[in-house]
Amino acid sequence: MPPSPDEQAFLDGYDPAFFERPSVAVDVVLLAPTEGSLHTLVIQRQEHPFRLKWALPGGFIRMNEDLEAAAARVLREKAGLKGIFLEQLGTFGAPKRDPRTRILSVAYMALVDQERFSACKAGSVVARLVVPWDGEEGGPVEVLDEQGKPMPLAFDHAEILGLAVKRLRGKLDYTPVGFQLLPKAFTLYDLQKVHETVLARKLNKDSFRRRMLATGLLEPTGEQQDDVGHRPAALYRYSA
Amino acid sequence: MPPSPDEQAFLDGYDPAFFERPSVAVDVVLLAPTEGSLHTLVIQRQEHPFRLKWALPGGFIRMNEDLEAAAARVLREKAGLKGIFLEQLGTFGAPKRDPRTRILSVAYMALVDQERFSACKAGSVVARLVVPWDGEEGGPVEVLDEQGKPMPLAFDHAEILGLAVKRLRGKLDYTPVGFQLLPKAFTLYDLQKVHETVLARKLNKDSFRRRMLATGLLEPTGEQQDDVGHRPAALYRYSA
DNA sequence: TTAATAGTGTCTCTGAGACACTATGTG
DNA sequence: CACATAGTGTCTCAGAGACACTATTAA
Repeated sequence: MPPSPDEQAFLDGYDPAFFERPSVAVDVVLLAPTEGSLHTLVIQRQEHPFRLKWALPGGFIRMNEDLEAAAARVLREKAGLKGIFLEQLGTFGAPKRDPRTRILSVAYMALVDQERFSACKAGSVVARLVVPWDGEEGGPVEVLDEQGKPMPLAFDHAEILGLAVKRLRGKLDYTPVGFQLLPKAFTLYDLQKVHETVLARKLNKDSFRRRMLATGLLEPTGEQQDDVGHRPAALYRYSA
Repeated sequence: MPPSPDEQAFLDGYDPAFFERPSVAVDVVLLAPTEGSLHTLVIQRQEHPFRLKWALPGGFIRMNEDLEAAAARVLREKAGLKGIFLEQLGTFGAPKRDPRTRILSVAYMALVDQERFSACKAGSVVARLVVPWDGEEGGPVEVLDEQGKPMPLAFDHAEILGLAVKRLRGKLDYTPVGFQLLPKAFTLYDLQKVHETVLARKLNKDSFRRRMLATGLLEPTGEQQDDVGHRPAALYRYSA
């Protein structure tokens, strides 16, 4: 059958010179469990638009660079972090999301444990923030500084942050994603605290232990906690 | 604190003329439950690359067009469908996914009931295919024509189709997404058949009924089936 | 010994599967 | 009436919460 005019237009449309093209950036939501709540990194903008507002670390993609590679590069350049778990959240492309020109943003979620997160802020211009959240779904995120004062966000970055927390919560029970928020060796209670931090609610200790051990994803390292002032807990590692 | 060289580069980098830009397209996976399996639409390419291979309906985004609006336009132009449920699946951007030039594809999933799906093929160049799938996760999808012969797909469209089915399965139990695959009024058994089609496995009738009625999302229309040769089932509608 | 948390055994409650039974249409 | 599917009532089983109890370390 001959192609319809619509299809012909599509098939002829491969010459990119015929089309105006948008700019494409990646923005990274780095999440870490700290002091009982999720923290992230944002950068204060020094130029218009959204001057002095806070923005997610991001950057334009390069023409021969994979999207996830661009996110990893941003994380390396802005936070000094390498080898971090990354997952694509989605692409934000409202025509006026950036008032200057059409810029699409492919958003990524990056997960890191508290220790590496704390280390990466040293000598860097990044800021460290609290992301509170109530309810299983929640609305737009509020980002607070160390004094608990709300920090206004640039662009649609509040929406991106909200999506990141929602995605993380949704995957926590059904995938091993929670282990990305812990160091290599951890106790069952460490794991529970991470889950409680992400979900922002207390969990039942007994059934949490049973559920985690039943997954078969935990392997005892044979080691124990040390210097804890009480019975030391067994250490586990995430095994495939 | 003064911006670091990295941050300054980022902040200065907003002039898009400094950057080569990729082309951005949307591709739409239209899914409908038909004859006990999921079906989708693909279009046979008439030009290189991937000449005579099958491709998802797609098209380049326009500069003042929202991403989801572009997906809706593609669905209207290629399948004659309006007002269809759309959800973004993710963005595919491997540098060599299109051998001609850098083209990112923002993939969307579209859900439609069997009746509207069957109606939309008339007078159109689109093809109607079976998408089998075994196992809860599964690998790359195989697409079969009406004779059960595999249809080779262009670009990374097999991967996109796989993601669509996986996403639909994952959301079926936790969101009202299944109702998008049914007409306005349906029986509980219709709903069960849709779930069984999506998941590709049989479900327990009793607990499925209890579970669905317990959600509170079903409202009896007061009507019944007609001319069915047995006790007619009550009709329900999806209520918010 | 005491304090503090780790870890176990067991009861109960809830939701899913299984299955028997009743209800209501067509022919 | 027979037959087919709609829909209900109830038993059982598996997993989560609750809670009591034992274990092991530091001070």
